[in-house]
Amino acid sequence: MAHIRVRFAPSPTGPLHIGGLRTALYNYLFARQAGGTFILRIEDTDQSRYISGAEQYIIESLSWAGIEPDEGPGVGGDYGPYRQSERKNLYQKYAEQLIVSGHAYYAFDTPEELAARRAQNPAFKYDSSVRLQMRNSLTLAAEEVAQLIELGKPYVVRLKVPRNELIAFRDRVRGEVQFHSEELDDKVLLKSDGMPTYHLANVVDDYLMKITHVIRGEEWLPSTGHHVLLYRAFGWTPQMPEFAHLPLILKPNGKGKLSKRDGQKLGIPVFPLAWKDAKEIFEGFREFGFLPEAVVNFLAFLGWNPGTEQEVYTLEELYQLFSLDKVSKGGARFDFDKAKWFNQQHIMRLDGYALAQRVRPWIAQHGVTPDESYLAAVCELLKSRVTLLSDFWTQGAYFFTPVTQYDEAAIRKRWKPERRPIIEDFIRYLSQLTTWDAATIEQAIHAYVQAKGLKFGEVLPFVRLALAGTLKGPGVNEMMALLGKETVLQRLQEGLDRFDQIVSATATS
RNA sequence: GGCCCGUUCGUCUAGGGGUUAGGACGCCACUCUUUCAAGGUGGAGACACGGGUUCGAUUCCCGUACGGGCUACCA
Repeated sequence: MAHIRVRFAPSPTGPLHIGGLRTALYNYLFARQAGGTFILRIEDTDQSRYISGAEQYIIESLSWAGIEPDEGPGVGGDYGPYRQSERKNLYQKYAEQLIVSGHAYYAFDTPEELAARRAQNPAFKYDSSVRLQMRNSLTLAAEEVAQLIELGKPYVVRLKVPRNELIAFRDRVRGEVQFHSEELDDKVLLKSDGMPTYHLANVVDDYLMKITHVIRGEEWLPSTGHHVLLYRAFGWTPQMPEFAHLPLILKPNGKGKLSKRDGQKLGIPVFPLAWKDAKEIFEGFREFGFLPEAVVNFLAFLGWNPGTEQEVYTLEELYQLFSLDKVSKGGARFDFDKAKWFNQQHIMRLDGYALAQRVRPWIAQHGVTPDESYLAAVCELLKSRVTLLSDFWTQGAYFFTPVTQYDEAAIRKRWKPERRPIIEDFIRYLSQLTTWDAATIEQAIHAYVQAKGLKFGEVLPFVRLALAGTLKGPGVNEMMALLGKETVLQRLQEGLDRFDQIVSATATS
């Protein structure tokens, strides 16, 4: 087959959501796997829905996910411009061509007239059965049409859908799909503002940009019949791309496709990056503490899987394995728990230093800038215990600042002021240690506990509580080694006072 | 309403005319660890329904039900 060229063609009407990202991802994986070209094309033909900043958002989101277009706005390429608004007159030319060849016609019906038709018949369709009752170049005399255009009367160009044709095509994920032409309406190709609709622009650009595979969401399946007709009308059937319609990503409850509102309603991210509205901010996966590679992995598996039992993959591994034939047909629900699991898996895959880079901004948010090796060591210690990048701070702040929060319930339950001499003695013992690393500390604690006839449970929980404020966390030895002797002794001493305070506060209240 | 697409554990899915229907998330238990995770082991848990075809259907066909998408001068 010829050189593979695919495109992701979002329209800049708002933030790219996770379903769009997945479509981009599948296109990207498919292109990379085949050594093909991945193109970004901005479909900004509806100026009423245009949102400034959306294009930039899309580009940044793709880039965050590691998806870099080979051609597109800002990147260039031999088939530009890659913004449809900049290709406007091209479409007019092609619409003209269709009129000349009899595959399209001018229509002068006003929006009000059409609305009236729909009011009396909700199922009204502007199609081959009614077009001869409408005001268009099929019913009006040629001179009249010319005059209306001359007078600057608004008009649209509509596709003249043939009667009695079977439109069949092979979809890479669904197999044979067919439509009867009677069921298709005479879609508007060129709007009265001179801009093309999706249908025209899409087909013209895919042809001009030599797109070989159209991989897009299932919501486009119903209009593919029109697209096939367009390729026929232009005489481009031999160049018609292969279609692959992806299953939709559904709301967690399965009722409909995932939408912007679901994020706010359920407290889950539905956008890759944060997006600011006029009135609210939508946090993205990035702001929730997700690694882009985890999001990519999660998304890749929503509607596809390699058929192996391995689930955790990098982007590179994914494109080696990807295959359209393994894309599933049914819609997939968005499962936030699974997303978090992927994130945890990818966090564990990274070593301390790699993690430190990702975690640093999260720590810096709290005004702390630890040095690299220390941060890396903390990350290494914490990485199997966190699921989100934000957890490094929420679960490990005590590595960077004094303990601010003590688990008071645990202290009340376990601490007895009579124990104080034991811990004080232990502090003295520790202060005599001359070597300070995890192994030495472990041995020392062992020896101490044994010598004094104590149980670990009489010492360790209090050490942990004094050092971290919580009973949870990495091994005490590692924690102590990292924190350093001075800090450990100090926190232990302070902890004793805090414990007494907390316990006596309960006693009096 | 019409047209199109779909339907394997709660969720994501593997599989495919004869299987103990496999894995992962989540859940439960045990284990490891004197913490919490991670890890390990085990458990509960699915072929929507009805007809065919067939020696045999979860798998193929047809219906039905249910779900979803589309039905704009939006993409």
